[in-house]
Amino acid sequence: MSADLALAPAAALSDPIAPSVPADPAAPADYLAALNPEQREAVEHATDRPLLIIAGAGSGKTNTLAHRVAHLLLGGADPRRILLLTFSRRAAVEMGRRVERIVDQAFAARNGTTSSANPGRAALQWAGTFHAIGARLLREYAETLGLSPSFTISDRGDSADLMNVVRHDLGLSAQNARFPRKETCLAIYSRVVNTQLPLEEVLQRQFPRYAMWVDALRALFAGYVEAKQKQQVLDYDDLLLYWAQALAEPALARDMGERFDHVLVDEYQDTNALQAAVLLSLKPDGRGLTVVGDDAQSIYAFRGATVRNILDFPHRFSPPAGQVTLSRNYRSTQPILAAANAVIGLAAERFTKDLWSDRASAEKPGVVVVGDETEQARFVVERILARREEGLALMAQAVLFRAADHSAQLELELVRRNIPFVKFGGLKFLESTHVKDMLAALRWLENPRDRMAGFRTLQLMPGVGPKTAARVLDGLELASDPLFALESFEAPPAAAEAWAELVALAREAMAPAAAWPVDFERVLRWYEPHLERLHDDAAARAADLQQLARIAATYGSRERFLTELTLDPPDASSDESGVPLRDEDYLILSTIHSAKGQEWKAVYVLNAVDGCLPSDLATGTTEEIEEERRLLYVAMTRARDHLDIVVPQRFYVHQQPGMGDRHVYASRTRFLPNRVMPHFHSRAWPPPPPVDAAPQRASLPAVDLAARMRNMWR
DNA sequence: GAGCGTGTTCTTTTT
DNA sequence: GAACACGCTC
Repeated sequence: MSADLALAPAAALSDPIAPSVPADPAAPADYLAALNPEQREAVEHATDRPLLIIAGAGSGKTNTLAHRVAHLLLGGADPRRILLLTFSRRAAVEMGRRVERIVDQAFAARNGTTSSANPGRAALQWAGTFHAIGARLLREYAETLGLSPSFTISDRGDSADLMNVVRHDLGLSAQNARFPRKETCLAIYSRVVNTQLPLEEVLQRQFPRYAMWVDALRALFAGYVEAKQKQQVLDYDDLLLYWAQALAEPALARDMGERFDHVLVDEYQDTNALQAAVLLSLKPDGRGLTVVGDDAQSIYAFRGATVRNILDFPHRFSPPAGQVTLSRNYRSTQPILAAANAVIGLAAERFTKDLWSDRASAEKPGVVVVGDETEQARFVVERILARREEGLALMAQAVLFRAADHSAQLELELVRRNIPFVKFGGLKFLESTHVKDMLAALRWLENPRDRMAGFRTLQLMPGVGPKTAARVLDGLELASDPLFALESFEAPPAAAEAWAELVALAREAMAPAAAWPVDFERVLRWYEPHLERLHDDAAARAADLQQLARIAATYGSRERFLTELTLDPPDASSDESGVPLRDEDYLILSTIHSAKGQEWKAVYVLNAVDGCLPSDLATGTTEEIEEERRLLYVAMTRARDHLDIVVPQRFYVHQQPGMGDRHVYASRTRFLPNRVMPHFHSRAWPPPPPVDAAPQRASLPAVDLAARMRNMWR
């Protein structure tokens, strides 16, 4: 559940091309000796021209990028003037760590010592996701941009709630035809912003069902934008949108661009139009710009990402960007790679060439047909345990699936057998009611204009519903002193006691001198009675909040805590089995999306059937289907030594009484047609029972039971 | 106006 | 199985 836990699997694996400490201190470039020629070319490529690195799965991409950064630093570049944009915070941390290690080792080798002569010199100041860097720059430039420096960032849930309020205000809920729900409204809005396409086009292509609502949606989005501005709240998309818009101003673009000598972007295939615009405004001529990616692993089109960014990159500049392709795979065995190449080879469109590996193995990846999801769970667990017997720790194995709930059966089986696991993807810790309540209270105290935060917090009190909460917030908006307005509001009788406590809390926590994380404890003390009153399982929820308190204590201030938590929520879901201790061995369950960039010795892919992969919900357009194909490819290329793809034949239909056995038959995913099957070892599990020894039975006397039954009644 | 019970619709992946 | 609208009672 904690952020550092998330690093464990990647860090636990050995790095196949980790640089060795050079023996000869006279050779300054020896830290590059462990790289292959292509990697070395990518690292040493001139910085006065933009560079595109096409890096296949497992080709040492992270290592190459880290070496390029280290190479720049060792050449005298200023670490404060390097901007490193990654897909996730986890990747940024990992990259920073590797860069430091390479630089330290190179220095140690130069000085002929084994210890680092250069502590902290390589620490990158600007490494993070587009969203996090955007938030930081926007806060820094807030005054110039007409923003409040104390703006809060609303996560998806809060943004959807705000969308809902506007929707009600505009009377869009009471319609005879179905209006999209709040999450869908937000999804449509987000897509328009991130793809920079007209609303009509987005509706037609992605949400044809709601195409009739163009005008209403346009009005809704206008209202949503206004509401956010009034409350000094930015959503995820705003972090990119405001950043891009600020950069559209030439003077600002120059100012921000000049702060960085080098800009490097990881996972470029999963960036969207807005992110490309940001990049090109920062570095219009491409000097000092490096992007890395693999079009075969593009799996975030649903979020507005476009493969065009990476494909069009070279010709956005003149002369065009340099290009280096890494096609040697250091991760998987040859048979796994051959199978993965065969799967992606069927893609309608493809730009990178096949990967190759010299890791020979006699073991083909498996396609295992099982009866149903229960059998799938049993098969996977038995296989995992067998491999652990062979010496493969649980941590070196992972189970991957398309959608978070595909692992439900498996989780039951794991709990039953007492096998510890951590799940990535799906419902998050932060999405539970009680955690959201706490965060809303904290956000409201940080930014009293954050209406959604106030709306939620106020309604925690007995006798306060939407109407009362709205009246309070209206009063607060007009008041010059929010604290006084809160104090003088005539609370409903049922809320009298709670009200006094809220005022006391606000008085302490809104004071500028409020200390962190004392603040957190204070808010928690206020919230706990409400928690008890509102939930039957208050004890379990209180334990979660203690966990949140521990996370809070690791941040320097309330603002940092709230910002970073929204931008980088803990990866693992909270689940009843509890998070294993860090030194304990545990299994990884993960959505394929969350498995990006990681690797394990053994990988199991669940539900490789049409309807799950590709998902039923993603078979509308060819592009969507192609993205599902790449998902399977990404899942397969996570495996180093062992890969099992499981195909359950039967799926029980939900919504049937008791132990009903209504089910549907599924067929093997269309991405594994017969022509790729020679790359797999195909089998059924459990193995069919041996044919019974019939002859023995044949020697027994025949008995006509049916005749006896009939005779009973004669 | 708060709070609860009921019927209907949609159900993915995430910074 | 959850979100949502709506209708009912205190």
